[in-house]
Amino acid sequence: MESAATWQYNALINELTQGLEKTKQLRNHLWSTSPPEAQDLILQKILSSYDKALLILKWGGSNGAATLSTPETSVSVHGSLRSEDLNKNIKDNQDDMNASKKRKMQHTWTEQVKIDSENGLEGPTGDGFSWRKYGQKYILGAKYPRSYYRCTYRHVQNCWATKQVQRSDDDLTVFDLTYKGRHTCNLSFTNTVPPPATPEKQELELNYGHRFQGQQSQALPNFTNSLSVSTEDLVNVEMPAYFSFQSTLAFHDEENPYFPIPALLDENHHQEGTISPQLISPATSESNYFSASTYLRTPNVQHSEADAADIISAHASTTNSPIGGMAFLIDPTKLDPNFGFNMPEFFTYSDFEHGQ
DNA sequence: GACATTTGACCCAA
DNA sequence: TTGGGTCAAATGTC
Repeated sequence: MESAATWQYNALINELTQGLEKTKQLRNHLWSTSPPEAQDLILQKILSSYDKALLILKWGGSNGAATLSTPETSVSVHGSLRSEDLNKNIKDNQDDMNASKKRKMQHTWTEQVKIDSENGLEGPTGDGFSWRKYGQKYILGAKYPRSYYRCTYRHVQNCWATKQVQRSDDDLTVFDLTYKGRHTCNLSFTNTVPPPATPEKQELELNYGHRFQGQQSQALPNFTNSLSVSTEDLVNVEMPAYFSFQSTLAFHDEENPYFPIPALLDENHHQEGTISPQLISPATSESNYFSASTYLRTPNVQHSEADAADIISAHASTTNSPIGGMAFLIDPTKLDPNFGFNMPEFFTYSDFEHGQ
């Protein structure tokens, strides 16, 4: 077997090569009359390739002990992102630590999402969790305020996951989402109890001037019924699914299922014309989501700045809301057997902040 | 009344 | 001292 370092190098070359090839393809498309959808798909591949390449570099660069397992052995990755495991261990050993220190040591990652300004309803990620806004602040050097969200069930289930939403200064349709901590809440709770108003719902109201009354609670069951995936070896789930085209990184850690561990997916997971569960759903058994992150073309942004920031938070937390994303039927047989569902957090990888 | 967001104040690490 | 993150009172919505 090749060494991890060798494989990382090869994977890096591969991803960069793919990015280059797809860029060329896109160029050709732009010169032709290719349908926008095809161009979007290529864009997604380009972005995912660079995402993966960067990830590889970061692992290799910031963590010399990173040991990406090879695709031949498994798509899951062991030994990487040890900072998170370290955090976990520390946390486990110091449960009496004060909250601020706990938060400081929480694992953190970010993702970038791009909104569709025309129909914000099909915005980026649905992370499957319910968030409550607890603050907003203008950050030095940033044009737009940063919004702070915590898990709605912080007090009920002692879930300390938080999320920050920061609009990009450069691209009005791009937002940086920073997730901190992992969800410890049991989403079955959120599914059996009518969820509170989600940020997205409220924010969409702000932007579209109407309420989605009842849609969240009503649409979910239908959606859930339309897409039921049984992952028997892991857990049986009724799984509202959201897809993300933003990243092709799946996170799976067999030993620590509640810690997302990146795994590179092979080409079978993102072939053109097919929809692949490129992202591991979060969560607990009752709630597994694929992100509906959609890099949508377009950008005649017509929302106000504040509104747009809200939209993104909305999309970042399209809790139980199929509105927030595109629904696709999943063929369970096409799912990678190593595709973990019992992840507490589902996210689109863009960047890990650890070690940066 | 319950639960949401807003927003100024406060805490604390750098 | 500064700036990011969080708290909590005020306020809004259902």
